[in-house]
Amino acid sequence: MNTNRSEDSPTSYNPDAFPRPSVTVDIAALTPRREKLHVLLIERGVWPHEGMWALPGGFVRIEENLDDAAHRELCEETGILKPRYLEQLYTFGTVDRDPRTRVISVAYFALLPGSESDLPNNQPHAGTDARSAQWFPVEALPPLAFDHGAILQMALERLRAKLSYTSVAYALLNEEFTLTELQTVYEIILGRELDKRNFRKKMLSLEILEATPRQKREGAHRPAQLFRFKQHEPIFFDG
Amino acid sequence: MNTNRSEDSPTSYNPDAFPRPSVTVDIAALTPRREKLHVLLIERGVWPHEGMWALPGGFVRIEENLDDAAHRELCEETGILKPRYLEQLYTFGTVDRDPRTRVISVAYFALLPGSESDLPNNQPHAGTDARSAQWFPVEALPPLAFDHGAILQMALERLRAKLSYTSVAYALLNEEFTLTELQTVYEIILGRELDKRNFRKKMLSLEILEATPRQKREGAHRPAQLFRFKQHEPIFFDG
DNA sequence: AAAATAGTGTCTATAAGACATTATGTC
DNA sequence: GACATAATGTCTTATAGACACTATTTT
Repeated sequence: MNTNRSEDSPTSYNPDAFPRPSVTVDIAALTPRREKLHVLLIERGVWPHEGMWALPGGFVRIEENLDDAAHRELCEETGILKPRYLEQLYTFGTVDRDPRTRVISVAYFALLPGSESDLPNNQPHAGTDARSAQWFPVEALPPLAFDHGAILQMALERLRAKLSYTSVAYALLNEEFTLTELQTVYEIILGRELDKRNFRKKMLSLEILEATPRQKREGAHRPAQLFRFKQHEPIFFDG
Repeated sequence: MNTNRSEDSPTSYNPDAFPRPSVTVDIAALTPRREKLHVLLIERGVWPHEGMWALPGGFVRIEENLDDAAHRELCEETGILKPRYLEQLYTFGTVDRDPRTRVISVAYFALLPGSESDLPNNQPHAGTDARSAQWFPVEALPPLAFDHGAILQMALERLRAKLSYTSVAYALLNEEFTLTELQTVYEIILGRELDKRNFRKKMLSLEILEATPRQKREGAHRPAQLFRFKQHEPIFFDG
């Protein structure tokens, strides 16, 4: 049946038959802060686009899974140890997207609660491309290096979409939160106001939340019941 | 401000500082044939997994965009000149997914009308990894090479999801079709029967179809009105 | 006229959206 | 008691789903 002598033998495969592109990961880390959605950018310290702002990212190591590379680069360049949520977004591979060489970038988006979004330190590890790291509101961005504007755009669309049919919102809040805080997260990301009664009715009917015995008391007014998500993975609504 | 001598100079970037992975594209081409959803597989003619069935695919060339590579590999290995729809799915990059070397695969899914799914010839180009190509019903698959089972699984989920909130179905039908044909496509992919009156009511209310002046007459019964999609890109419903 | 598929409407149940008042805490 | 936010329900409208008969063509 097989006439090919190479069956089960690696000898016929030459890994250098094709010149190889470089592969990077880039991460759009998003968080709600002060009533606005923010994205984490690094200031590039090296050519190309030195001095411009860019998404954190870098080369995938030869024996490193893609998700691991995304975690590592995010940590090295921004000090974020572990985002609450990380999902692969899309792979950007236009031939001329990087002046250095052919670079294919596997883009990710990461989510963090606003309360955890203070950068552990603003001193990226030596040896990375980053000079510093900083949160920017997504409506007031500096010009971005490479095609990072397009990557960020796609991350925002994906987040907005997923918010409406999954429970990813858990990754943008503390473990325990009030329904008002939850609503505010939705409003920040969807960019519009929501009706309080309808929002609560809907959220509670999904049965993804559970009330805790605790309350949040703050200011001269009635305290609010604290809730938590039953699960810390995104649940898909409906179908 | 800049202490780095490399500003605006490519000299400091060494493209060989990191060993590079290989990058491939793999394509899950799907079509409805004889009341079942089928996927196009190739029989591998070379190590590794020689003799096993796999998704068509291959190495991305160093000066080739990812989408172009997907089109090219699909054509070389299966003779399909142009799928009606092609979308990037996900990038699979587990370290050990290919025994040859580190291979990162950018997976795509492609859609074709059943009527265009006869393979132009079953003789893949020389120099590809394919010995032959063949359609398989997705419920009766042979064991698949590499992680292609997982890729196909994701393609099926994506197609099912997109069918319900976009008009991608256009890519699975001829230019002109009857509402019964449209319904059958939905039934094949969703894997369940749909109510005829509700289906037609819903489809017509979306205003993505237009009636043609033509009818399809076939067999001893009333002829059916032919319709077409107003646009040949997927329209998103609602939102 | 028999056979075969095309084409059509109503009623019910559920979900979404608009909308205002009372409750409970702090100071 | 003044203030500030929490908490709650009804009515209306739109959408989804169950369900059966008539229309038109060929042979």
